[in-house]
Amino acid sequence: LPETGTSPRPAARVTAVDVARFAGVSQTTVSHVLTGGRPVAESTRVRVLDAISTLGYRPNQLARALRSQTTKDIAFVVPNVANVAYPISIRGAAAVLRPTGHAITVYDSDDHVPTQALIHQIADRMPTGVVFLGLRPSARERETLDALRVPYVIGGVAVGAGSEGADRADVVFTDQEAAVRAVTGRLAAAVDGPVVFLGGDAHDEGADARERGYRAGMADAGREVAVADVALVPYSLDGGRDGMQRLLADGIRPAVVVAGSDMIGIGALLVARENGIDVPGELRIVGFDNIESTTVTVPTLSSIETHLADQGAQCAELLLERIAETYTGAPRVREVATTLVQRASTGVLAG
Amino acid sequence: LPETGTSPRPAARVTAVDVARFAGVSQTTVSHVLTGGRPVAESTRVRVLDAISTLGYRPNQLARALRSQTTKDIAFVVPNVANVAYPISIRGAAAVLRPTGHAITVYDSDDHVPTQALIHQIADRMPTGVVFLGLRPSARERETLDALRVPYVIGGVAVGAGSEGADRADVVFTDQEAAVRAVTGRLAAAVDGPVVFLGGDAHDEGADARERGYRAGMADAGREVAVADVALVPYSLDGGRDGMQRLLADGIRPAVVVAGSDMIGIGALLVARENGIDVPGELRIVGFDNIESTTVTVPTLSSIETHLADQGAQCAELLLERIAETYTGAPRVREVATTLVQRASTGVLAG
DNA sequence: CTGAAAGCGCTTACAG
DNA sequence: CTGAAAGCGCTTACAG
Repeated sequence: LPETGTSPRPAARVTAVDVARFAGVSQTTVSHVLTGGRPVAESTRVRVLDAISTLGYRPNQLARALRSQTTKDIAFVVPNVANVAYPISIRGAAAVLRPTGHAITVYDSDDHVPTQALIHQIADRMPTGVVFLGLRPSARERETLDALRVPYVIGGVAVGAGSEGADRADVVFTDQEAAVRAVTGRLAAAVDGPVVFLGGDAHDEGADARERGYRAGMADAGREVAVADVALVPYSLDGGRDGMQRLLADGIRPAVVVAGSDMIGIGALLVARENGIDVPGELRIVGFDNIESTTVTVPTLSSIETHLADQGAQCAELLLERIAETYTGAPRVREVATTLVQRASTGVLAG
Repeated sequence: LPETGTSPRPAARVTAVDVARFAGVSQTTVSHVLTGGRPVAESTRVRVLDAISTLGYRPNQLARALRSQTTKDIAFVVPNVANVAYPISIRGAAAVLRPTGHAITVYDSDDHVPTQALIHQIADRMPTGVVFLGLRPSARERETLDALRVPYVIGGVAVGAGSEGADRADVVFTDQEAAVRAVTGRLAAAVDGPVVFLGGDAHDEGADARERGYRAGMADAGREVAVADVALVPYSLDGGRDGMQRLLADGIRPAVVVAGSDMIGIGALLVARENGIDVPGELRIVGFDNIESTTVTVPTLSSIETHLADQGAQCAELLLERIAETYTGAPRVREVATTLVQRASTGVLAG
């Protein structure tokens, strides 16, 4: 078997100089036929193109980037790549970015707001633009990017407004408060028993927006919210199970559970069924995120879909306009509509 | 509101020249205190470090890469970033790569074997190494990488051997055939009725390995495999539903369903329950992948776990050794053990 | 329509 | 222990 690393000589990469010599033109001309920077006589253009293909020349992107001060790399910053939500958004963005020749770099902020170190690591590679998904860079990190003139977009967040005053970035968001508010209002109007909120205890932007939505929906339906009606649990199946179990132990028999996530909703659903509670007959449940698992429970779980791929695509579009400077105006706020996906767990909903 | 793009002057990036001037040393010395390339007097080292921090200097990675002919970028090529499996592996790799200062770039091959164009796009950015996950580059693409002296690793595949002759890359795999074989053997030994395989119709490496595993497991148990015992369906919930429905329509009442994926297994499970078949009493089901949905069905689905994060981490380790040339020997094949996660759908399994 | 030369921001022989 | 200079592989004024 041949061993790797056996031959120490560097790979003989073919460069623009080789092409120029082969075609009998200057390096300048080679560059121009490639970039279309200026007109080249058809005959020489053909000669250069031939040289390129016979030599198998591919321009070094690093050198190009260094000289022209622009890469074609878009950096994505996400809290956690392993969370299904982000890859879906990234893929949505990739579909928009691929045709324009941009490459995608992914940075995982490890469930934190991006640190200065991470932003530097990103900036040092001179990305053409940055997309933050599911998090907002803080003021200091934004200043770093602004100083370097690197445009960035914030997507996958729950509210349109910036977290802290004047935002210089475009924002793509779903109005999670309105989505939860609407479904809460409809469910609350349909039942007499307790309408409870089993939310996540993370207190991120989305969690807070969803709790506000629940409260607003209750108000819309003219219903009071007792202290015991809101329980915050971990964002997990067990969180939902524990939350539901505690309610039952406290003698509360909810008629509606508005869940802060699908996994919480499914946990509640499973405990309800284990306790002989009919869903949706006696208890209606709605989740949030519309993950795949909502389709495999019995009954299936109704949920709010936030169109992640779409959000990613919109981020890419806004960013490309900033990069091309076809838009140079004030920060834009783009809303992606949510969809209530009605399945069995909510029964038939009027309105 | 301040408009983006208002000031057209380029960002005044501070360079090594600025630092050198400020510290009263040569650019060479600045470089050496940064890279540790050669000893620097402590007093000047301190002066340079001071200059760096007061000026906020950060070396341009592009320039560094161009000159030293080495980036610190690791490229990941996956069939589909939106498939949960890959981000999990990537995150496992990221944990290994982060401490060494490597950045991760992700390329989506759009559910195909990577094309020459994609490999070129990757190679043009001079990655330090490439990790292929869930797919194997073909001979031509491997030659391209070999010629450029870019080490690569193949991970997340189902068998240890290369797809085509001499493989020059390290491979990280799970023995999916053995995993399915073992569980099939145990289940087949425990029942008298039909033991069927509901596999995916994709005919990728993993699908084929799992079908072989089923057949081998049946042989181990001394059981015949009839033509009707193997059905290939789409890798989806509906695929599993349809497959199970067809079996029942054909008058086959399986005692065991070995599923090619969890979603197929869950589809079969739901249809079984809709038809009043007791799982695991009358029918035992085992899936593959151990996705989250296996924990929310009633009964919960037993499944085979392939430890994706671990596979990613191993890929990163092997690759780092190739990059550092602490290993330069023959291609290595590293197996990551699978785990049978027993849940309710298989009942109590002897052996 | 085309070329010679400078320069992007680093690292790295070469020299002292 | 330190510096001047070349060069990585391109693009882009400048010139003709």
